[in-house]
Amino acid sequence: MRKPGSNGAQTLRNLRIAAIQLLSEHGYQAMNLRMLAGKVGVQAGSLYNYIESKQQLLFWLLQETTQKLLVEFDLTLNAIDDPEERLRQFVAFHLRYHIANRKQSSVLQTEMRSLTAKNYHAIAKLQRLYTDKVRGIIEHGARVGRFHVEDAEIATFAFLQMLTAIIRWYRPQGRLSLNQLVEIYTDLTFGMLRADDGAGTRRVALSEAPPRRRLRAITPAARRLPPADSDNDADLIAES
Amino acid sequence: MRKPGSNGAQTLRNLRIAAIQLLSEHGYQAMNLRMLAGKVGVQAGSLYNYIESKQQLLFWLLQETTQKLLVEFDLTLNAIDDPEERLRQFVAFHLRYHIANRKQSSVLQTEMRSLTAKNYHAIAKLQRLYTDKVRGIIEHGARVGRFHVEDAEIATFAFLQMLTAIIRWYRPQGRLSLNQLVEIYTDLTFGMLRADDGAGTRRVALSEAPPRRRLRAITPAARRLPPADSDNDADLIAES
Amino acid sequence: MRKPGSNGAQTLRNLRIAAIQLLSEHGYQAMNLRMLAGKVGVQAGSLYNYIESKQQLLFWLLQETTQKLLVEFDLTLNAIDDPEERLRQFVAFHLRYHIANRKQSSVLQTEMRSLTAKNYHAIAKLQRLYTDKVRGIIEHGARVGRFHVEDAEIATFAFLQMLTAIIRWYRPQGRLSLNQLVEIYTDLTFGMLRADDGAGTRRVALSEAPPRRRLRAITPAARRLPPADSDNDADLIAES
Amino acid sequence: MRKPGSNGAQTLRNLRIAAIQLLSEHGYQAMNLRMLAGKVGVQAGSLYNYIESKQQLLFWLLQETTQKLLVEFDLTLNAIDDPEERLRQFVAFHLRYHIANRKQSSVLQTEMRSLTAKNYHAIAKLQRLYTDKVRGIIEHGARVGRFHVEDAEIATFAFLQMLTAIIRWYRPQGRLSLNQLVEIYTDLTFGMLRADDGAGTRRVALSEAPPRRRLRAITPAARRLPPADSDNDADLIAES
DNA sequence: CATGAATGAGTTTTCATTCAT
DNA sequence: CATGAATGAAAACTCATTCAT
Repeated sequence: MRKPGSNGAQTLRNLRIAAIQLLSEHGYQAMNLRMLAGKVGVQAGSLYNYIESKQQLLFWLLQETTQKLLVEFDLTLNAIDDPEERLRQFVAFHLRYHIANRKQSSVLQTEMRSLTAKNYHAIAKLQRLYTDKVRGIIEHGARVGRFHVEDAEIATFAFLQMLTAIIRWYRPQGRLSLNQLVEIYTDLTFGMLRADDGAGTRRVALSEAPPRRRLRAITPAARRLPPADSDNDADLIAES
Repeated sequence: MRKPGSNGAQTLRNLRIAAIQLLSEHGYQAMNLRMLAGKVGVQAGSLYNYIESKQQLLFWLLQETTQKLLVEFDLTLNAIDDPEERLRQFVAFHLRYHIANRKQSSVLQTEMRSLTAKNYHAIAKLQRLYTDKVRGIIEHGARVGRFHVEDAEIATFAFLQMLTAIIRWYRPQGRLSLNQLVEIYTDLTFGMLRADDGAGTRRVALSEAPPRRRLRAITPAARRLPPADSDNDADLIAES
Repeated sequence: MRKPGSNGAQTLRNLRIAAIQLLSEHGYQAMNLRMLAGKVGVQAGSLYNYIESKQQLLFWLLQETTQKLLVEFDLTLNAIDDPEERLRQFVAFHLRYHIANRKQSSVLQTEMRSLTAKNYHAIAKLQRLYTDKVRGIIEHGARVGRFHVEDAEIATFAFLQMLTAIIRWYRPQGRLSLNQLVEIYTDLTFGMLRADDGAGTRRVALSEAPPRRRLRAITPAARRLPPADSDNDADLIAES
Repeated sequence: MRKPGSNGAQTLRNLRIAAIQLLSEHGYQAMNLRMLAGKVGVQAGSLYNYIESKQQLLFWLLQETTQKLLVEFDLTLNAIDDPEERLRQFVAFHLRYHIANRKQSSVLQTEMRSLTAKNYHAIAKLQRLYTDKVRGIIEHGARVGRFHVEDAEIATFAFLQMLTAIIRWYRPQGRLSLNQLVEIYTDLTFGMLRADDGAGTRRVALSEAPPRRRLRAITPAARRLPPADSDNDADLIAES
């Protein structure tokens, strides 16, 4: 039976949004298709007009999320050469992207374990591409003497995990604006990688209070980010 | 009927070890009690001689894990006053503890979402105690001018998440020794918090290659840690 | 919306052919209407322009198949009076018909169980007509002393089931031609019914090797059969 | 929960009997596990204490049935050398076995199509062994000049299918006793294979009414058959 | 204590069928 | 006529939990 006003494309969009919402909230195993169907506004069986299986739904979402991240990275950073500037822009990009797509990113972090082996490896491979790009930033800066790390690979892991963990606690309505957050993390990561933060020579002696650098104005990268994505997200399910 | 040689206390220990192993490998939802029973060497029904429910088992394990972490923190750090030394010892402690108790820590990080609301809040409250202790280290250092952070709360989150994420990738058999790992992370975090790392004044001018500090010898904290805990862990199930 | 070039009558023919194909391959329960629709080249919902229900489709096909068999029997055998000749022609007819309509016959044999009780009885009644005709051949031959069986009814069952089972193994591309097959079965059934096979007195003493009868030339019945029916059958679905 | 008086071994037996009953009546696809569970007297989920899956249940039953048939064949026929006697005993054995195990045999004939490819081939291989034994009987008799067939392979198929089809219509409560049935089929098959039926020279001239042979007394093979198997079978489910 | 047999509610998935467009 | 979106009932199977033995 066709419900009056039903529309496949819209239902598919609603399905995607509802799935991300539920996966981020409950996890793959705890989300059942009845919940999902309820949120989408159809019967559970109707979901199979759009997905092949629950597993394939998860795979699809994770793949899409990872691919989009890769594309956005390139759009944002490919044109920048200067190591510090690349680092600065990357920190801003990564934070803003993850906050704008908080639920998707959260699902990506926590639900990979629920993929079948084959699907897992496919996503892991995509994610490696991203990690490699980030390591490239750090290694390049280290090679030309602008960052100073003992082990670039480990620094990459530590750095990336620190940034990505942002979605565990940051809430846009909290006391910190997104710009402030970016500034603080830029400071932390520049220190971590012993990078010049653009405020010139710093801390002649550690025993005296160092002049805190002036925080730079909001980065241009911020403006290039696409509009906050579809997952932060009350009432996103369209009426049909 | 009772199996000859069965022993309640030993079975309980085996149950705990097997549960942590399975929870870290599969997650709460994907672990079923038949798997657990199989690993323990009893029938599923017999587990109920030791636990009230699957949920209560998870709660018990997470509570125990968190409490032990708190106790170890105090044993390791209460006697130290100097801010840099407290930071240094904390980094070493936290890394070593999480690596030694990798599976337990992993369960703690990933399975809290499977707790009922009431249980969740109980564990979250315990975890807050730990975070507060760590924030105390950073705030104290900042207050007395030894660390320089823009926002101590955020620095605490970033710092702690970076350290804790270690269990996502570090493997003791890998190319890095635990001591090396601790040194690298000490360097990263001291930079992040603009702390003196004990190598004197650093980087007078960022344009010249900075003298990398000499890595300090293995910290005493390492020796105080209890023997590697029960979760990394072949053949841990005792015969009964 | 109507596909250009679509044609109800042709679609109905395609539907019938596809249904027989799928029913013979998978059985009624395992064939689903999406498979059928796919083979016909329409959406599942469109099938309901041609059928009332899946059950009624099965009934329709079985009824048609049985009725056609009855008609062909009459066309082939009504004009023949001599008992041996009737038997001979019947064997040829039944084998050729079942081989030419292998899939339909197979569906008839195996899918009656999937009919509702009412539909089942309707088909069974038709089939009884056929069995009665065959029993007529045997009983008549026995009455006039040309066949010798202990129990005509049982002989009919045994005889008919033996012939019908041909579709379980005979493949036209195999080592036996259809003519050879008919000859062999004629021999077997004539022996079974102790009928004279047209080679005169046979086997005076069983201890000597009997002169095998000369196989008769291809029977006229073969030529009267309609062209091989629609079910053995690649590319039968017409373009529309 | 354990129901008072429940007993695994008895439940397994009941399950087997109920499954054969339902499979023969409805077929694999149309039998659902609720029906089966209902007949066994447990909840559907409880069946999985005894089976791995519905498919594996079918496989198990078919395998068991085929193996038992092979064993009984050997027990009944291995000691007999004379071709006519082997044939006679085989006819009696095959009919009696199939009637005694009517439902099992029926399931074997009709439900092989519901096996997965792998399972199908395993059973088909076992069944080939049986067919080969039967062909051996016919080929041997033909080689030594006691049977006269044009093509032993085809004769085997026709012969075996005719006998096996008995379960489609014979009912022990009907007008024919089992002994009578065996006699009739012995006569039919001896004729079919042009075998001496033990009544000496037969039918000197086909034009005169042949002296019908005297039916032999019930064969000893009948007595060797195990007691009628568990499938013909009202009220076979034991109370527990 | 431990087993093994069972429950019963839940899960994903399938599918004939309907009907607005 | 045909499509595509949906229903809703049923299927196989899972699993935490219970309890007589």
